[in-house]
Amino acid sequence: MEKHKITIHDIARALNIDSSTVSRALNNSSRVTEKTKTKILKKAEELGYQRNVLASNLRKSVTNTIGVVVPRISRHFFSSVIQGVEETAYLAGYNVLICQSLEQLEREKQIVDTLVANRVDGVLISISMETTDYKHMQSLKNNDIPLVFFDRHCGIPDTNNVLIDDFKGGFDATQHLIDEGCRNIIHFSGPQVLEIYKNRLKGYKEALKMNDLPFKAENVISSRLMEHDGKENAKRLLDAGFSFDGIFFANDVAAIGAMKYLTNHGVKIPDDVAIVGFSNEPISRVINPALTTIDQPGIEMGKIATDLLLKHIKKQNGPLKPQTVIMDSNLIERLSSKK
Amino acid sequence: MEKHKITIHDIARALNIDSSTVSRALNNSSRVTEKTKTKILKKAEELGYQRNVLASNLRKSVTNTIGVVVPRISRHFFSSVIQGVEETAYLAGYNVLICQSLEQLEREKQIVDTLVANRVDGVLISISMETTDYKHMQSLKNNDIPLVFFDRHCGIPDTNNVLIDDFKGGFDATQHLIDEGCRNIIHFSGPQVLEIYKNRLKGYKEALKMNDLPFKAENVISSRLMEHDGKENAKRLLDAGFSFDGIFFANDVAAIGAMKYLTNHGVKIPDDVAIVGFSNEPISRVINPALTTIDQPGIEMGKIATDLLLKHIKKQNGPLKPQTVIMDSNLIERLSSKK
DNA sequence: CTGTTAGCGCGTTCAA
DNA sequence: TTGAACGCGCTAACAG
Repeated sequence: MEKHKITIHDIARALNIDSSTVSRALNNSSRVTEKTKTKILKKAEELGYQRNVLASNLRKSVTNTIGVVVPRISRHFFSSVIQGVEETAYLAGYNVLICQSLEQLEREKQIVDTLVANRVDGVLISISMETTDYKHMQSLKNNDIPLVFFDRHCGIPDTNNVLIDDFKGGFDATQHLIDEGCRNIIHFSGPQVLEIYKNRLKGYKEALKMNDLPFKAENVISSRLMEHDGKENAKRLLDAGFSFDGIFFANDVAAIGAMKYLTNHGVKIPDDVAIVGFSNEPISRVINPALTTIDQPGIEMGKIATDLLLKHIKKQNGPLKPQTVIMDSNLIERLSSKK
Repeated sequence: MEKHKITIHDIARALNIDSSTVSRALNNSSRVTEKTKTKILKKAEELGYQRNVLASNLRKSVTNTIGVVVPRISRHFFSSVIQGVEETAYLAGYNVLICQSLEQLEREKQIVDTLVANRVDGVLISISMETTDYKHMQSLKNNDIPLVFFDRHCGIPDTNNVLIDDFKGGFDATQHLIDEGCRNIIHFSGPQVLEIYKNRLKGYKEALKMNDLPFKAENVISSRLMEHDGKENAKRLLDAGFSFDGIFFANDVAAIGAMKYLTNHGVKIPDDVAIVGFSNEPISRVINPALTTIDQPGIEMGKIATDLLLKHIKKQNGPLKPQTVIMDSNLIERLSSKK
């Protein structure tokens, strides 16, 4: 077997030409005869040549790789986004480096360092819930590596963002419950350090206000996105004795945790309680087929974010201005439980 | 701001020494004075030096990166494995390149090519369900890149594998149902091209045989791991009019798809039907808190597979012999539904 | 212990 | 259109 790796020099020698011509041919340069080009390609094929990407990258100082940082790949929403990222990146000839911060700032910092060290051409990130300052992003800017936030952003101006209209989602969800006749709605929220949960809560409040319903602080339960929290939240529901008539889940994890706890304890939420949830876990409908969901279009978001990032990477006409894309969420009714 | 990237030469020049000494110091070589070492490190810090990993990799022809290929990262089992892989790799100073084949052979081939081109130091793979020949793995061997199969293997000798004892799992699951009094057990299986599903089925058959129960071909329903299949399977269940008294799910997707279909149609599986399933989706317990599961230790498998791979990468004492590790699965009873 | 030299494999100047 | 030469940044060999 071949022990020696075939280089452009090997194929140049075999053809009595210079390696630079080979290089040009392999890069499909217009400055080489069609005839010699085919000759070279044939020889390359014959010798089983494979370009050394490392050397090529070093020379060009470009890696054709983008990094994507998510809190956890096991969250259905994030793996949907990754799906979209990969599709778009693949079509543009880019590799994707997937990293998970596990919601830890320390890991996020280290990941960013690694990405910079590995000279990725751009970064997509959905920040961890511990992330409140953005010093570690600075090294990206210092190295001219474009950055796009998606879903979870940082609320800082002059950044690239692809977001869902969380305020509208929260508003729609709440309005939907009110339309179904609910007057006392529990809201399972997420960590308030994240903009998205703040905005969903704002939407919830606004809808109440618009309908002249009172806002009660005790009706808002925040979780840290752990199933364990769902458990505690479920206990609070039980303690409250189901005095409410509607639930608005701002995230899947809490919803699942809570529902699992209830199921495991043989408790069933009364049929006249309407539920709506932000959810990308298709499975949540198994829990309750009547559940109305606010669908977050993960795959599409991944595509849009990648498109935006690639535009910044290529920046054909000089540097691009930072840009924020706000996507709509979709309220999807399954089987209406009331009405 | 710094436009010019700081190299070891810059810091060498600033200190009136040679760049090779700087290189040694930065690699913590023992062949450099502690004094100059600290001097160099201080200067490096001061100038904001960052090693160019690309150049280093090219020179050493090593990337400190391992590739892991899974069918889909959104499957809970696989993201658990990745979790374990990352933990172990991280401790050993390796990066992890995550790739998903989406169950397509074509994509798997292309991924392997990319990994080879990017000179990863080793590869972990769980093959797609379309994968029946292994020619595309040859380029890994040609390039001396160690390969470890996990979970889904190819049944070829002289390969590295980390597997679950699927036969035992299938046997245990079936025996458990029989112990609960079942006499007519439906088995939701997976694609028979995959060894793991063949073996789970074998375990099922063996348990029936050991208990003098007849094996009926029509009781085995194979899926292609799509939720859509679950739907059809559920229809078959309905058509069968629940003449069975036990179900053994060989995979989560089919189970969830089937249950979702039933839930959406308001059908509830009778309480006297016992269910056991291979499952890492903790959520499947929401469906039925009484569900007994065969837990596949994903995180641990990721760790073990990575350890094995790293051993092959380092091969301190000459090349290692191929090795197969078989892990035990655990039958976990929740709330027993019968008895 | 440190400096000198020589590449890793490729792509891009210059000339010709 | 092609060839010669150089350098991307780093590390390994050999001297001293």
